[in-house]
Order: sequence, then C-alpha cells, then structure tokens
Amino acid sequence: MKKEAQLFKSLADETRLKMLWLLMGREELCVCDIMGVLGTTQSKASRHLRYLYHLGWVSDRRDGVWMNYRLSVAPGSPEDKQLKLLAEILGSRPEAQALRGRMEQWLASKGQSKDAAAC
Amino acid sequence: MKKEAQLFKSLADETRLKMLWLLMGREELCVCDIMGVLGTTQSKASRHLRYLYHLGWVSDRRDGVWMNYRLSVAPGSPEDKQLKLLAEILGSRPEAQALRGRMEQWLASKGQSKDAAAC
DNA sequence: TGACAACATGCGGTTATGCGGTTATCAGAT
DNA sequence: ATCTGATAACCGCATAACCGCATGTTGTCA
Repeated sequence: MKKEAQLFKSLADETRLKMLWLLMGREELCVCDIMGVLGTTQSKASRHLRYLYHLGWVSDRRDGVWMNYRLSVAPGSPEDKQLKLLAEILGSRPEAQALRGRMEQWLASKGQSKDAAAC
Repeated sequence: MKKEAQLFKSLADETRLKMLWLLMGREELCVCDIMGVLGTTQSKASRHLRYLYHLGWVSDRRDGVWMNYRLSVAPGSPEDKQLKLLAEILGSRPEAQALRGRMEQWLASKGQSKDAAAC
C-alpha cells in the first residue's frame, strides 16, 4: 500500500489541496492566478505546482510568458476516482466554496483590465 | 482546509493505512495481533495506534492484559464517510486482500492454542 | 541586443516525522 | 506485596518536508 501512502502524502499539504480544488473548478490556471487567489508567494506556488506536475496530477502548457496548469488525470482512471472523492470531501466545507468565489472574483477583475494579463 | 490536510497527513503512512484497513475488517484487534499480522515491533505498533487514537479514529478497550482497539467514528459523520472512501481506495488493491487473508490466518492459528491468547 | 515579466530552482534554515531503544505504567497471577 | 507480561511514554537521532531568498531560465517587446 506504499502507493496509497504516497498519494495521501501528496494531499497532506493545505496549499496543494487548495490548488487542486481551484483546478477542479476551472479548465486552466496560470501560476500568477493561483498566487493571486491563494495570496501566496511565487516560489511557493510554483514549487507546489511542479510537485503536482511530477506526480502526474497536472500538466503544463506554455502560453508566451505564462505557464498554465490543468488537471491531467485520465477519465476513469483510479486517479480520476480519487480526485472525485477528494472533491466530495472538500466540497462539503464552506471554506472551499468561499475559495471558489474568490477565484471567480479574481478572474473577473483580471478580465476587466484591457485585454488579458494583469498579474 | 487545514483539517483536511491534517487528515491526509494522518493517512500518509503505510503502517497506519494498514492498521485502519485491518480494523475495517474486524470488530476489534489487540496490539499484539496487529504486531503479528504486520510483522512490526511493539513500539511501532503502539505508537501508531495511539496516534490514531488521539485523532479520534479508534477507541481502546482494556481486556485484562490486552488493549483492544476498534474504529470509533460515528456512523454518518464526515469521518465515517471518509473512512468508507478510504476503504474504497484500498479495497481495489490485491495487496489489501492479501493482508486480510494474513489476518484471518493469524487469528485462526491464535484461536487454536488452548483458550485465548498467544501473543 | 537589452530590459523586463513570469516562472523555475538551488541553497540554507527551521520544523515536523518516523524510528529504535529504553524506561515507566498498568493489570493480573502467585 | 511482588513479580511478570503487555502496553504506553519518553529520548535522541536521522531524514524529509516546507519555506523564503536569491538567482537562473525562458519568452516578449522595443
């Protein structure tokens, strides 16, 4: 059951939990968005995202200067099921809903400024 | 989501995972049983069981010399749901089934000797 | 090419975690 | 009361995780 222990270890960090939660509610997010919504530092955001990347939970896509991340688990795979269970656990927390709200707000205020980026 | 991170942290250890799994398949187990099935040391078994005890996952019951542990989550509680999800994740692993088998075998061979204990 | 923006990473420090080994406690038997 | 076996608490060590800071890398634009 080493694999499962490793799985839970990857979820045993509040920052990573929040990142996954945000990504579950959006197709794609760039590092600066996650920084903004979570109010964390660039180094911290980037490091945890790479952590998830190396575990195969997320994939990256370069768009000019921005690096976008998205969930990358194959539909129907065990990881996909585990992610759904995670969503079930997190979704019952009001804090999670508030986080979603803050994300929408952040993305909206970002969209207002001229054309695209406001990081 | 600090609470959830803490939850996963408590599951991020293979020994604790196996202990929970064993307890899910049996009303009650004493420390020496868990030691025997998992092939671990007394100190290690006891420490992780106390860890789970302080988190509220298990309760203890003294029976003379032996200390018995059992799952203690209230039916219908969030913890109960989380435990069911955990069972779902672990149950799909053949290794988990093998562990159950070893437990049955251990308990059977223990029952053979005279009346009760053979730790 | 040079300046700048977004992101990644190496490094050092701090803290948390797991483990083995030892000691203390507790309940029952003599 | 004392002795014994089962379990719990403690200690010290090694390792791993997380963090901030500074620096490196990559891409854009003038």
